[in-house]
Amino acid sequence: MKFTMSTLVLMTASGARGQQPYHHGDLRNALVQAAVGLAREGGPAAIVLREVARRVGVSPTAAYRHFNALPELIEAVADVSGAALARSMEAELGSCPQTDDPRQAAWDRMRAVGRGYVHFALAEPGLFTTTASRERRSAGGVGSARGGGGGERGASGLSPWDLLEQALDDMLSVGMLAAEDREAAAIAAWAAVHGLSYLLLDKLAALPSAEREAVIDATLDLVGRGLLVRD
Amino acid sequence: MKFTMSTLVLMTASGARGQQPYHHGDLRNALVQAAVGLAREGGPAAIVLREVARRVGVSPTAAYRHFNALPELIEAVADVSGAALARSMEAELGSCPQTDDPRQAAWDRMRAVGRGYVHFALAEPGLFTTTASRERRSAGGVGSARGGGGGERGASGLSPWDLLEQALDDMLSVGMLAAEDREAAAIAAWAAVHGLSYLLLDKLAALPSAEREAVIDATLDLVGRGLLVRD
DNA sequence: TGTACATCAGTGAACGCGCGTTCACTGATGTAC
DNA sequence: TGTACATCAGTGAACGCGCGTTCACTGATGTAC
Repeated sequence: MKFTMSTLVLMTASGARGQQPYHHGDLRNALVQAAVGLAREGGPAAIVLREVARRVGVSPTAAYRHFNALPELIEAVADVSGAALARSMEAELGSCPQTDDPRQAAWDRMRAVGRGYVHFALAEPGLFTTTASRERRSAGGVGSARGGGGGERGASGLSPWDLLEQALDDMLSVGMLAAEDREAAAIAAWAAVHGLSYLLLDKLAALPSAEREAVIDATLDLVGRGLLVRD
Repeated sequence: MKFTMSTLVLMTASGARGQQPYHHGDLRNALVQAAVGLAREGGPAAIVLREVARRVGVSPTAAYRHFNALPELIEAVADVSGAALARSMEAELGSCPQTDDPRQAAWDRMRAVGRGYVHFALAEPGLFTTTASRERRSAGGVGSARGGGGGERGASGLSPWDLLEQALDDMLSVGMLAAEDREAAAIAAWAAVHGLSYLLLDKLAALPSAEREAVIDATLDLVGRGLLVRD
């Protein structure tokens, strides 16, 4: 848990008496963090308003000062989760091997984006499910859904979907991906990593982690190969 | 709703008085059918024991004669849903164009299996989610999960996963798929169709159905291409 | 610098809900003699 | 063929639960004068 300036001020003011200050100072944030904790443990369905309030040490009613209703809080958690997913993808991109071959680089980055996605799903299944189930709830159409609400951006300012699109654009620009395949490639690639995450989390949950990595690599290979321009 | 012999007998016996017979005659089946109805409307979470009993016109307690608890009923619905998924895949296989070229046939069948999967997800999202979320619940490892519980088999006696495996074996035997890619191919193909279903149901839900078919075809093309042996 | 007062951010009790499950029971069925 | 009786398949009331949300409220804050 992070303390903001105002929280600290309040704590020194009355914390010495061993009491919680009447005004929390950063309650909205604290509620979201607690809700994130619940989501980590059990996915979006585990986000229970009363329990969130309990964890923060505040009455359930207090939450209504900051959110109109529970779905709004869940949405906030989905934003945080989406941002964490983007950061996982960025981290994997950051550890790509250096190379002078632009085609190799594009290929590596495409696979890194996919690995970052799957690794996040495996490391944080609860948050992954929360952000993944987000579009089902929101009313927005294709465009809005693709771009992300705005809260789910990584350090680069890009959403998970944006990062994938960027990787494919790289492949396009070095001539590894045919222009007419560009749109379908995005859908196929996204479907593959999402489905693979699901599979590893559920049907293949028993797989030892070494084998799991092999499966991820093999799948990214096969699917990636399908995207390449035909000779 | 289907009436069994015994139900009919009971109905003629006391139905004339406008009353329900005390013994239902086929309650287990009726409960499952009602639960399937709920699942169609809202996925596995919509299967509510009391509502199921209400729909069948029986006290909630009666269900406990046939199921130990709610999860057992949900499992039965997942079986029915899995079988329906298998039948959707079989239907698509059945409408494959005739051809003398065994390679073309194997290719067509692979795509048919995938189309059957995705079409079922789009036609029956509630049942699809129910069978898809089944492995998350069941304790069984890889093998058991892959093969299916036994209730989720289509007219051919094969489970959805079996049908996919069979299609890949066909490709293998006509030399379109490399032996060393066989295992990864199953995972990649499954991941792709599952992820594509998810995408079309959620993020791309607004897509007009003509475009949707194009997306399905393009994705199956790209992924299928990735499976082919390299020249 | 001090004070009145609007505003903000919390509290605590309560509402109504519907759930899964258990209990002690009763009505219907079928079988042994 | 008739009847006693074990067994099966239901009923109805109740339990305990925890939820999201609303209501009337109070304590703390900051700002105008």
